[in-house]
Parts: sequence; structure tokens; C-alpha cells
Amino acid sequence: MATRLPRAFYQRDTMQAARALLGKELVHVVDGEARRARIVETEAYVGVHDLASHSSKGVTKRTEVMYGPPGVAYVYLIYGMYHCMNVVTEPEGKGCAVLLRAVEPLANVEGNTRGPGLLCRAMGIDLTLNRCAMDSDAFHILDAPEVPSRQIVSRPRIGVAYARDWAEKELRFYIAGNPFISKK
DNA sequence: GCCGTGATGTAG
DNA sequence: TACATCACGGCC
Repeated sequence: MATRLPRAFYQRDTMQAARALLGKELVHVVDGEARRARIVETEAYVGVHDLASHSSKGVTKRTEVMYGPPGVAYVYLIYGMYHCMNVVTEPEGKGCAVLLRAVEPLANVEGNTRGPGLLCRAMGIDLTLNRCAMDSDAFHILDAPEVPSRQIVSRPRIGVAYARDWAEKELRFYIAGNPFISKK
């Protein structure tokens, strides 16, 4: 039986964390039923200097969770209709997080999971999970074998064209050839 | 296939 | 007013 990733797992360089999360299993227990899915695509938001990161706006009611301890969920509403989920990384105070962009359904997950808004909808992730510790009984990530480096593709992040030179940096990662990634 | 656009709520 | 999105319609 796989073990839960401890919160210390996330206290490391955000790019490394984004790569290390590929292949791991996201679990959300809803009505006693464990929804499980394999993480196949992530993006790194690497701190206050990263103009694409919400934390670059400074500490606000919305972003303060990003400055808190690692291993905690940052969930927010986007475009009025979708949720996006991240896990806070690095030591407390850095404003870093990894966005989960796509997952591959494993158990009790219905519908499209190819995209940050879609995966949250399919897994039942909403604002009530914001600030939830990612080693909780109902919400956590299970360890799984490391995805070899040669199978990890890096690309520019999606939807961050406004972030000037930060838009071009290859901070999006996915498992090569996986059919559940959101975009090539 | 690609491109433009509407839905929708809240932060700044 | 813009937004770390998605689905759909028109066009070629």
C-alpha cells in the first residue's frame, strides 16, 4: 500500500517538486468513496519574482496561503466558473506553488480531467479545500514510483502571456506520450 | 483543423 | 478591468 507524501516532501525547489509530483496519485475522499487519479501534468510558480504567479501581487487575503507552510492546498476560483488547485512548496514565506494541470483517472473519477478546471470539477475540488493540509485523511497525494527524467517534457506555461519574459520559461511539465495531458 | 467569443464571480 | 479556463460555433 502506498504511503501519503508527507508535508516535508513539498519543502524543496518548486521546479523539482513539479517534476517529482508527476506519476503520484491525487486522492479526494467524497462520501466515503476515494476518488483517485494519477498526476500527469504540472506547472511551477516559482515565487514573488515570477510575474505569472499570484504571489507576485504581494500578500493579500487570496494569496497569503501561498506564503504559508508547504504541503498545503491553494485552491482558487477562476473566470467565475472553474477552480484551480495548487500545492504550496518551498520553505514558508517564499510564495511558491505547483499547479496541477491534468490527471489520469484511476478510480471513482468521471469525466474529462485534461485541464486544471476540468480536473477540479471531476475530482470534486472546490474552495472548501483551500488551505487544506495535503496529508489529510480526505485529501492527500500518495507516493508512486518516480517518473524517469527522460520521460518528462518541459514546455512554457499555459495562459500566462501577460507575464512578459516569465511567459516563455519552461515551467510546465508533463509525462511524455500520456494521453491525458491538457495540451501538447 | 483554427480562431473568436461568451459564460461567470471576484480580486485589485 | 482582467483573469494560471472551457466549450462551442463559424470558417476554411
